[in-house]
Amino acid sequence: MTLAPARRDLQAALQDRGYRLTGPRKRVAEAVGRKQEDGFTAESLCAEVQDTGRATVYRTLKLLLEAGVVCKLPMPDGAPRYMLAQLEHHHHTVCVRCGAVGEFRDTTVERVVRSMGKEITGEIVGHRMEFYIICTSCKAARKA
Amino acid sequence: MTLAPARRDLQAALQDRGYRLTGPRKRVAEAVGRKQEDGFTAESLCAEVQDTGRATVYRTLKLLLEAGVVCKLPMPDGAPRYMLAQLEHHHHTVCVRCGAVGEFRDTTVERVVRSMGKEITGEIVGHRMEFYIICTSCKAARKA
DNA sequence: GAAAATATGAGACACAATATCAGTAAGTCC
DNA sequence: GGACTTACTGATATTGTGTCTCATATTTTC
Repeated sequence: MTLAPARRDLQAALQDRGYRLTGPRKRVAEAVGRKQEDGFTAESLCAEVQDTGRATVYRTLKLLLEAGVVCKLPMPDGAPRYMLAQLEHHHHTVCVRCGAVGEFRDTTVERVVRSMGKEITGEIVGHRMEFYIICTSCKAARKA
Repeated sequence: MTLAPARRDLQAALQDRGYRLTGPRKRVAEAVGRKQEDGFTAESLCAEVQDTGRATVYRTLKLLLEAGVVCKLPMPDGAPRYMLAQLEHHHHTVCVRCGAVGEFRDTTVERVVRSMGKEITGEIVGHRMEFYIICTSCKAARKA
């Protein structure tokens, strides 16, 4: 629940993969590390990280994505959202109103994946599962 | 396994929702109806449907999407693919190489959804599950 | 500290998709 | 059928996400 580990992990993830830990990359990693709760859009990250070009923000985001420490979620009819990956392998809940993202892990999902493996022709190289929700705060706001 | 029902359903789906069944819409619906096996991109559809503006193709595609007779699949790092919906509620397999799309339905998935409902805070309004695969023909091609 | 490798950023570009809006076609009423 | 209303179309512009280019700057290595 502390902020430090996630931030350190982000920077470590870049170094572990042989990338240089430069000033701009540190700034991007730190900004991402700060987003513990919610998902964020790439553009909002660009706006937040000062003194860093858009291209570099996108490039660094891509590196973090490849390193598996950040996830990208397609939204139904909207801009994709990014979020810090806290669990090794997991799935997401996304609020369709405010974009808040949650993470969950359920062994039942993995069981489905294994059982589907027998039915599906071809080699499974990945899977994704998302729950679209209306979060409790948006639900409360809707009533008012 | 016949083509006719799906085509008729597409046009009926538009009329049932109170939209006019115009020439351009018929052409789009027919082109979509022809894509029984594979998914397709919006742009490929634009190229295929003659004498019809891009905007209209996109608009009609959106109407079909809302009517639930066509599905939109986000691809990992690529243009989203569309496909004819043949099953009431279902999930997809997508070949990450050629983009071929398959449909499957598995009650285990729905069981996961129900069990997750208890753990997730907020109201579940939808969910999606995709398997990314390398289809048998792409796998065969890779060996050569 | 010089050379090589790598990273940066401004801006151009690519692509999917939507918005605008004048013009056109379809349904509706008499 | 003609006038009217509503819905639809399409050329074009615009938005939004993301990538490419390339000259410049920064690191690393020797």
